[in-house]
Amino acid sequence: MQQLDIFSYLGKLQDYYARERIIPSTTQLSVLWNGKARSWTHRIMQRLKEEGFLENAPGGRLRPGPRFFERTVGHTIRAGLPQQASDVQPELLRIDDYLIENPSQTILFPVKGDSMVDLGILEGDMVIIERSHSASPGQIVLAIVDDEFTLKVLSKDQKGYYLEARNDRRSKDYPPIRPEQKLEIYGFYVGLFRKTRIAGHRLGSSRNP
Amino acid sequence: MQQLDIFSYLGKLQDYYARERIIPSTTQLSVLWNGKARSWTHRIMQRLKEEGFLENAPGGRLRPGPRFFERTVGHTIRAGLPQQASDVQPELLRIDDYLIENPSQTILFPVKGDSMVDLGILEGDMVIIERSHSASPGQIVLAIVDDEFTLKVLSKDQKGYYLEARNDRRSKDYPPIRPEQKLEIYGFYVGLFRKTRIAGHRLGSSRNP
DNA sequence: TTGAATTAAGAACAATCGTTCTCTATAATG
DNA sequence: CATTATAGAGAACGATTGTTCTTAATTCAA
Repeated sequence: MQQLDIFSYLGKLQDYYARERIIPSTTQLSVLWNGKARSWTHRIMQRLKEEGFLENAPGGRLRPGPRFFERTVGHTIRAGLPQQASDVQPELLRIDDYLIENPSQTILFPVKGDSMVDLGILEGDMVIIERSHSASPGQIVLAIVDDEFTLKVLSKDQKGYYLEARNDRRSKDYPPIRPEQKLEIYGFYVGLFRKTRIAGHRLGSSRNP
Repeated sequence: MQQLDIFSYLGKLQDYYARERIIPSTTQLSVLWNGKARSWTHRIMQRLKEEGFLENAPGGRLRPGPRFFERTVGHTIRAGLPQQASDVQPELLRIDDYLIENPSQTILFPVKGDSMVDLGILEGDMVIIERSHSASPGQIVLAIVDDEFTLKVLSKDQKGYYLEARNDRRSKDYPPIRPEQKLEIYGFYVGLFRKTRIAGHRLGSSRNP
């Protein structure tokens, strides 16, 4: 009942995309697919679209669809695998894409101190902050207190807004911060990333072009 | 000496790309840039290309260049004011390049469970694993135990290698794991990232046209 | 005030785009 | 055998593309 072997075409397209990071036009795809006619190429792309490997992008062009990054299950993976290697391939999916939704409003901040360890935010982590002058209680915000940026949970009670740390073991060291006048919010927390490298990795003269 | 404020244009383009995952045509960009003429749009794109924010893709089209994904890093302490101070050049960072050094050997794994909370590794985080069949004591490794992947600290004593959890409060729930035969290591931990978005973002039936 | 950059607008070009239509081979099926 | 999908070729359409050229408004310093 298999009507058209889409996958042999798909494979080449995926390879091309991994190289060029762009979905080619029908004309280019025709060449890539061993010189098939443009109309035939178009029909196959249509099929790939129906199957969810491609999807429409603005301007009548196509972009990778939800299934485009699916992993071909098979080699290397053991039977009874728990959750297969997260079918996210770092080569194809950018972590950046995943984490950042509004690039122009996003800034990274290195974390200092341990006031938020209970939320898994450690010193040295990079937190991703989206600029905003307001936030709602419960959100983690980057606020400006005494000319310093500080990452805290925004809270509110009958006396107004205040900032809370999240470190049970040293709660006395981090009392709630109540603004003298008004609370200056710089942005809100949307995520973080952390790098834990063994020192000495890639030593020597790294004079790469 | 600043000849053209490229960055106000770049910001909108970056936001567009984050949404649509495609670099628009000059015509569409003209609209995005508040209806500028196509020729002017073209000239700005040329500038962005010269600066490394865009680069040529096959078919006369453009794709993001190396600098397209640079993110500004803020400073924990604000001397005067944060960024923008034309003189001071903001520090820039590409998240993917920062986190991943060997793309072909790198795999992402979603974290399950809370056995490593003391190291700030929470359920739902994505850990970055570099493939390797060996590791040294003290390293965090992704090991295969009972046909399941598990993230633990690799330790060693006179009786040999074993795996340790890092969760003080529930240490009795996570006793050290000693392999019956030999310890199968899948790779070692080099970092993680975490996304904390407000629910409701792009959820539900994604029946877009 | 003059003059040059800067920031556009507008027209025009060939090339390419996506798309559709009609027409063949080839292969399998009954 | 005849039939019916499959796999493709080829031409043709108008729309959009990237690109270049010329001209005009604005800004800003000398």
